[in-house]
Amino acid sequence: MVRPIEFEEKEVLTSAMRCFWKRGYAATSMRDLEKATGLSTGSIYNSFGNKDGLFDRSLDFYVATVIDRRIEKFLKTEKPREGIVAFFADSMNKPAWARALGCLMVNTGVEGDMHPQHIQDKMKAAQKKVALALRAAIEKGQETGEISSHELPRNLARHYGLILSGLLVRMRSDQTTAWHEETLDFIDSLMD
Amino acid sequence: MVRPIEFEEKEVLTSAMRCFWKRGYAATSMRDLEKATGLSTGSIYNSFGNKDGLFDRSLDFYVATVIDRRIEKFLKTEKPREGIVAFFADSMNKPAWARALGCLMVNTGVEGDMHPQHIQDKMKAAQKKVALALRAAIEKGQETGEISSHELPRNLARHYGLILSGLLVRMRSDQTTAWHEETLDFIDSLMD
DNA sequence: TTTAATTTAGAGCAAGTGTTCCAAAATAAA
DNA sequence: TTTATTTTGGAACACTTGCTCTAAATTAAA
Repeated sequence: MVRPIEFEEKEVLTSAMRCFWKRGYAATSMRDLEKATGLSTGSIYNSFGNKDGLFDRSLDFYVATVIDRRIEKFLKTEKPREGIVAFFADSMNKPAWARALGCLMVNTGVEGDMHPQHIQDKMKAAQKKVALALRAAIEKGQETGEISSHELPRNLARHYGLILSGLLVRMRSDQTTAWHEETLDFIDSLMD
Repeated sequence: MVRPIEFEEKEVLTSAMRCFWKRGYAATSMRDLEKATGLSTGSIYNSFGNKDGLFDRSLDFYVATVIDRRIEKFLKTEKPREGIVAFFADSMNKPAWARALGCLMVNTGVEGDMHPQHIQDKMKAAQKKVALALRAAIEKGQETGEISSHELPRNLARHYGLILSGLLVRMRSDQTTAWHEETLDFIDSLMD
């Protein structure tokens, strides 16, 4: 009864997400997004409302495909301590172009109060999700004794969250990798 | 023999710096800068060349008035360990509006490869300056025994740099302060 | 007072911004 | 085949962007 949508939503969101991820929200224009996704102005506004709407959907897509996947893979294993180190290693062990992207949520947070409340809420939710996953892994590791118990899981998770933010920010502007290994050792040592 | 410049350069740079600091480079327009500094288009272009030139000078001004001052005050004392903790505390212990600014150099780094090489070099130089000052303080503290010697100063300084970046990024989007004290304890504990 | 040198204010420009609008195209039901 | 409904492509819009240009203003030397 109607003309069907011609594009694959996942592909479009992947392209749009990469745009925002690389250049930031403010520096990404609708023309950039049209070129990257292959959609015309009309299609974008018809399907996503406006630039903000597409950004919003891109953030959701990022959480689902990058953050959730990483949590699932590394923080829900039977060996929490190794998992936590692997979780960090996975964020670093990438080709240079991917490292230079950093983290879309962190990058967006640094863009400041330019974003509407619902976007800021989304960033906090993602941050909390990571912190809770780290905390759960730490609790599990403390129960089995893999992880020392002289720090409260809540606090250690917070420290890890801080280090993770620092790490992702550094990788965005520092393309050297010499410090990666020592940093992973440091991360591991916090569980002694 | 000529008409003299009417504005106070320090005041202009202070206003411009605050603009870039708050909104980021991409989201700050020449109109914003004119309003904030009180200068007209002509004066800005006559004295600073263009938007990039004013940004460049604002970064220098930031390093001189914020970073250098903090290094001088907290990392060159007779008590390095207390100094290091106070160095971090000083970054956090501010009114909410000031915390929400984060760090101009870190914020700029997160804006990505949009900036020309000489700006990126400037950011790396500032980062290195902080790392070296931290390292010198750690070396001094290890000599007197205030700071444990089981980490190389070079490495511990790097970890602190990472934590500092994470801290400044978090403060930009997280206005809560409940975690500040625990974080300072954590920072102190790394010197045990 | 005239002259030379420089700064200032702001009008204006070409290009880029997010968005709207609409005719053409595509489909399934009638 | 016709009709109803939606998507698509892209022209066009009002506004903003970084920047240029010029005339007026301001100074000190001649």
